[in-house]
Amino acid sequence: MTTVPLSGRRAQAARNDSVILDAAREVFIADPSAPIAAVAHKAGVGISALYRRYPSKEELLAKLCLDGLLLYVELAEEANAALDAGADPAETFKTFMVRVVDADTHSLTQKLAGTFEPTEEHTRNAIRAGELNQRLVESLHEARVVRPDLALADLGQIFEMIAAIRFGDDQRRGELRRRYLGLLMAGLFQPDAAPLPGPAPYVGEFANRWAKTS
Amino acid sequence: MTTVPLSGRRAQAARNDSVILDAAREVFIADPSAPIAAVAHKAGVGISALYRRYPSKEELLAKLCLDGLLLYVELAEEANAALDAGADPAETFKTFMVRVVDADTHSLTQKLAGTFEPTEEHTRNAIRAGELNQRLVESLHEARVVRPDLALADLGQIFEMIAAIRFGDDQRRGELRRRYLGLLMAGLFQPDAAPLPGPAPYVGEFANRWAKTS
DNA sequence: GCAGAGCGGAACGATCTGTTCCACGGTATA
DNA sequence: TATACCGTGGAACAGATCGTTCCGCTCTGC
Repeated sequence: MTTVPLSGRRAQAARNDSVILDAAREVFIADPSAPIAAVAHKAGVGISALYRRYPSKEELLAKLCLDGLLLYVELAEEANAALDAGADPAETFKTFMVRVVDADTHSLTQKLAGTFEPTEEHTRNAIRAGELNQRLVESLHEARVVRPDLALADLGQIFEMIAAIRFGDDQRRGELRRRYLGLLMAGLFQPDAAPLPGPAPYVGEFANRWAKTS
Repeated sequence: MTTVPLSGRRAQAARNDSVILDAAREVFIADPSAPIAAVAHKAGVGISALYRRYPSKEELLAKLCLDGLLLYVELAEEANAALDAGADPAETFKTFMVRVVDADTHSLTQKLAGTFEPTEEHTRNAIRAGELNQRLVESLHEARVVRPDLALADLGQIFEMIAAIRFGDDQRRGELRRRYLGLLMAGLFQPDAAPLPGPAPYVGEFANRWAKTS
């Protein structure tokens, strides 16, 4: 088996694989209902190059969504592992939140959910993500670093609120998102705060998203 | 001039005026790009009833947006007046924020902006809203009740983040929005907090929205 | 030299949506 | 009572959009 860098047509095809995925991610994060031609244009390829790789738009969306979900699970596992290893809970939590916001995983999961028929792998990883969130929140409560009424499902809602910030270019958006993440965290790190008004979201409310609407 | 309650056809026409506006507001808040037939259906009237009142979809959207803007200006004026009258700054601010969130004015302004050609009245009131926000924020800083780096344009962004919460029915959505408004306010009411990361939004970034995209 | 993988992009058909138009009550007026 | 017409419902139309297919071309690996 040669490790010679693939040349010619093959090489371009291999490169296109990732170029297309990157373009698709970027386009659909900006506008989840964007036409597929926009992805092709962004990637600088023809439409055939897309349909050669994914049998339909739906499958491309499913792939992107799964990628985002897997990334989220990975970050959540890292955070939980750090806590198990005795890391500072507040710092670990902050780092986790910033990473998730920077990776913009929620634009790929929550906002794409409902546009395709979820596979077993989607639901499995969504459940896994929920479990990891649960452990994370429990650890924070045990360490008494966050307000007592922080609930599991608050996490998802917070990420979604931040994902709603959609200004200008990538860099500016990142700056602003960190700013408001900071503001929200300032509200969270108040172990002695009075309870917030209204009940937290239930997990089930979020799960509804995954039902395909069509 | 008789004040007899209009009867028959006239009466229905008068009633339809507000029925249609209410339906339009509800429908377009839920989905700013909803078809006009959805408004007619929600209002329980035919399409003609809409086109008799508004020459085009764009004008209907412009009307709704202006209404939202006027409501916001009214609430902001109330808040400023209360402060001028010596009311407690923190309480006045809280009340103002809750009212704006409950009225959901930002779903009618920010999210509808860009779907129609703004009139002079739109821009005039948008400017007025900015001035009122400015005075409000300045008063809060003078009273030293909020974090020192709270900026004028943070207000709009906060409203938009909250408008991004779009769960279930009206009541549930209201509950959740108040919850996260509470969380954000908990972050805001920290006069001695360290500055948030990243620069605040500039006013100009928001103004871009109003440019019609078509 | 040649078979075919990979590709660009025009073309197609399905769907959606803003707007127009027409026929049909019901109402006010004579 | 007869008549003009306002207000209305909703079918019909024209245009736009978008996912998908398909055809012809290029370049490569043999």
